[in-house]
Amino acid sequence: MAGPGSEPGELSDAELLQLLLAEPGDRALQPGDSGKPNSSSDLPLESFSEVLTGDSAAEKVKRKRAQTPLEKYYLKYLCVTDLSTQSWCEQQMVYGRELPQLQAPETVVLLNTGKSIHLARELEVHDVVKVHTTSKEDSWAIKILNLLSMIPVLQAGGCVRELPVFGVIEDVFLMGIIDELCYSAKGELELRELKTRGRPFMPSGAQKKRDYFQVCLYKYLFDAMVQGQLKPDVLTSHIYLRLKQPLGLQIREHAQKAGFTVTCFGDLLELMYLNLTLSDIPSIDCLKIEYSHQESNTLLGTEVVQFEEEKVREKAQYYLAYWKGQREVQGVEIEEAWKCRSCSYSEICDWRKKRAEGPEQRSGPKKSK
DNA sequence: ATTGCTGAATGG
Repeated sequence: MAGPGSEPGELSDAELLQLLLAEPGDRALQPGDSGKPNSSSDLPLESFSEVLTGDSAAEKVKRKRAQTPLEKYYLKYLCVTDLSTQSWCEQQMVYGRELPQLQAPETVVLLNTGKSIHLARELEVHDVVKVHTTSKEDSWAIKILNLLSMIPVLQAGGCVRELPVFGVIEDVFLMGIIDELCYSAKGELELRELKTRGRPFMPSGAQKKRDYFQVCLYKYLFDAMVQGQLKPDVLTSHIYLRLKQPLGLQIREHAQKAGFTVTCFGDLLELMYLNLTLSDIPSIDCLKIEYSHQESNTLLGTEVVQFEEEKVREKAQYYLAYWKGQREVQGVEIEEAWKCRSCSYSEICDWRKKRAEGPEQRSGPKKSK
């Protein structure tokens, strides 16, 4: 059995503490003795390793154990596509973050082509302008202003592209951008996600699965927003944004043009909350994915995705468990080893190495389908 | 970088 806790090197909190206290030459942790002249207010009080000196074994163990992937990469939020890429291969997603420069050139070309097609489509419905920002609140203000500008369009029955969504799942803040939101002939609010493809045929099941999950997450977040779950404190508590932070001049001018008078970030959050909840925008009724061929620009097919909230939540919970350090990174199951052929990281992949050495040593969770 | 921390999505 190789469940959590039986891994070599894994220590209980009590054992760790003992190790730390037994460390010779370390300094006792005392109030006011941190040696830091100015203590920043958002400094976590958590880590013992802060006051230890040298590369003690205890320190290494503590660091390894204390750092969840979210902390390791300094992430205060995740993107929807972080989770959907995880559904393709979690190990690859991690390598993608650690070694982005190792990505195969042909992949880069494919992605860039997709990128420019998406940009062209975005420009069909609105202009894109650069706005100068001076704080992280300013950068978030842009997302929120974009969202605010789209609400009346939707209310009037119009169509929007690149709509920002955010919210919290399993105590992790998630952010994403919905490709397109329109009302269908039936009057239903419909999400459309365009996927451009290098080859002129529909994707494999594995790709569809990933794309389904992606759009389901969008609906999950969007619905929560229009149902009033995006209160201002969600952004302050998860991303540590400051309500009283004054917005930059360009942001305020931009807001004014759109008809919003704001001075600080909190003003904007209030407006967002009120506009989302009072605007009577419905939940998303229909999820569609359109696959089209990059070169010929022909539609290959459309998939309608059914939304099952419980399943989406379960999947999200599973993927987020990695980020929260509740389980180790997982590569593809043996049946999906074909994915490795197109993976930029197959040569260096630890998961594959472990596989080659002896798959019987690794007892991952049973595949549940 | 001792400090610092992020356009999302882009496709197989």
